[in-house]
Amino acid sequence: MAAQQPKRPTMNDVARDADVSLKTVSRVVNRMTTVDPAMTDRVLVSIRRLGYRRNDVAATLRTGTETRTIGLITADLQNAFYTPIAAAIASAARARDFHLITASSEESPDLEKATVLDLFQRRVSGLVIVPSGDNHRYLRTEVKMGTPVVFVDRPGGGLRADAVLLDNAGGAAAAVDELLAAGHTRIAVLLDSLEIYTMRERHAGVQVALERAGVALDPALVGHRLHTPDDAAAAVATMLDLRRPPTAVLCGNNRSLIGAVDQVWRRRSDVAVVGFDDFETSRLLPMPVRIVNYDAAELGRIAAERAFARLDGDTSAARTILLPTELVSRGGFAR
Amino acid sequence: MAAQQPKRPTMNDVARDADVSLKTVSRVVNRMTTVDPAMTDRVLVSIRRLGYRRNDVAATLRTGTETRTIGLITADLQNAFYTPIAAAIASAARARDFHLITASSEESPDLEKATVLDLFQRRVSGLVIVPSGDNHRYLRTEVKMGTPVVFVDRPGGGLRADAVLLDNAGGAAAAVDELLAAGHTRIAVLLDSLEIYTMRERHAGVQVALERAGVALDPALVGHRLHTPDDAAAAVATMLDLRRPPTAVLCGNNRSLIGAVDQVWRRRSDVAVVGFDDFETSRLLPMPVRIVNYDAAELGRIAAERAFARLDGDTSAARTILLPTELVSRGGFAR
DNA sequence: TTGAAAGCGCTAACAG
DNA sequence: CTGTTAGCGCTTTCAA
Repeated sequence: MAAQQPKRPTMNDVARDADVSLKTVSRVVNRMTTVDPAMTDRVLVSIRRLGYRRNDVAATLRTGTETRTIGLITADLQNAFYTPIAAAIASAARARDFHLITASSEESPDLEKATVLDLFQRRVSGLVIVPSGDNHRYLRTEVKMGTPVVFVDRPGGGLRADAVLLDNAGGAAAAVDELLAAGHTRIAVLLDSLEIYTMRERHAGVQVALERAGVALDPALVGHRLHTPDDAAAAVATMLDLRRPPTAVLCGNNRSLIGAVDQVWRRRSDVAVVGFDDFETSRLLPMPVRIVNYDAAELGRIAAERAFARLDGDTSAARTILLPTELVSRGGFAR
Repeated sequence: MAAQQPKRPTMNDVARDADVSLKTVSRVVNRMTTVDPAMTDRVLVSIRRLGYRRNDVAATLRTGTETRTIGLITADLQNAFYTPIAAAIASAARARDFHLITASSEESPDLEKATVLDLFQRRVSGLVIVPSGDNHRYLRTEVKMGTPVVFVDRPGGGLRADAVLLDNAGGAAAAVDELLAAGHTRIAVLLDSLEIYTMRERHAGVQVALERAGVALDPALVGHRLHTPDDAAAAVATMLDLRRPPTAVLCGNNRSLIGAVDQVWRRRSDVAVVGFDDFETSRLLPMPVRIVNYDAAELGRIAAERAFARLDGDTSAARTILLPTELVSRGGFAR
């Protein structure tokens, strides 16, 4: 039997086999045109025979810079919300012959920092981050070395870097405006933890719209820390049993939307339901709902575009890009 | 102003700054214990002052092997089906201080091959592939060099490599058995293209179960190339209008399930609906359905486990692992 | 315990 | 058009 682990052939092996110099092989491998066709053929034959494949690690080391790799750190790889973002970045990377390394911070600032530093050690060409922490000063050195960093979905802290965010406050305000226009004044709000940036923004948007209309937000109609659909359903149940129940419910994310729809539909209540974050099967919802929608893939696309622009030498001031939201109708499937 | 792109400090820079030898810095960076504490301190101070971070590209080159990177090629990064698989592999990678490069073949064998070769040039330590093509002979050389390849969800072709698959045929047969036991004999089947491995397997499972029971499959009740929910809905509509309509529908994937439920519920028909591939919001389906379910994350977990086992020196024969499926009840939300 | 020298596989610079 | 030499930043001998 042959050796357990046949060594990978190197450029030197090919050169010896084809009886040409190392540099000639390098020229052929890199498709430089200035090589005699006969020699080129000899080299190609040797390459094929030995099963040679260039070692990009060595090439990268010599040329110094580019690993042609973008690192993406999301808060939770499991979460389907990040799928279109990652897909869009991967697609943009492909188009420039880059690859994508994906990692997750699991919402832990410490893990995020460790992962970021690890990716820098691997000399990623650029980094796109859905930040978990709010202190990114530790990135300053790296950014100064010329590696672009782009924040997506949430802003970073203590670092001038591009950020691509959703207009969460604007979307929430628009939803409330629509409810107010339809005559609702008792509007319930279902929120997850206010430590999450998007929740704070959406909450703020609600408050702004209500204040503008001179309508007070009843604290009894605000649910906090609703993490699962069941949490939301329970909160809605309680609210519907109040002496003065809400006539509309605004859901801060799609999990609370599912819980709210469950309760409202079960009771055949005519409470209006508005939610954030559309999902693939929202058409299956049994009752009509309005959803604050946006183009998640666009978040990734623009983040990648920013990263590549920086790689291409754009040294303009860091900018924050706010993506618009729009109210759409979903559900009513069971009617 | 300073230079545009401050050069990254190297180990040599640190050595000079701390007035020690290169090797001493290397020892400190790699946490070798055999270094004088005083020197260690001097080195650490210099490292911090210069903002030094080891270049893993160079380290990898010298040690020859391991980039501590797993490549994952799926058929379609957009598809939520692959999200739990990717997350599970990323998680397993993390646990061993590996990273994950994700790429998509977009169901194109050519793109798959190009991507695979590219990843090998980058010297990934292992590769997990959801294959699009059926000829993976081109991988033989690489596998011989010791880079493990694991197929997931679909088998590869022409290459002895580990594969982690679902028991598609068994799941389909179990679903049909249940319908037969409930007295159904006119069972419709909704399929996407039979070029897709999972469709062929599921189709075969249906045939086996029906033959076993001596029940004929009416060609009029088999829908092919149903790609979208609307395709499936249209096919179901046609079948329900037949002189002898089906009493049950078996859906080959979740898109056809959605289309079938749409039609059946809309008509308030009492046709039984069974589907493949559970999804997050299946609890919202207005009518009760049975779904052939499985643990998608487990696919990724086992694939990663196989890859790492091979990296750890497991040279046993390639094996194909079949993951079980189970019938679960979903929906009925609107009742 | 520390250091000098060699070299991983490749590309850049410069001759021939 | 082709080859020689040097060296990317690190780890690995092997001496001191």
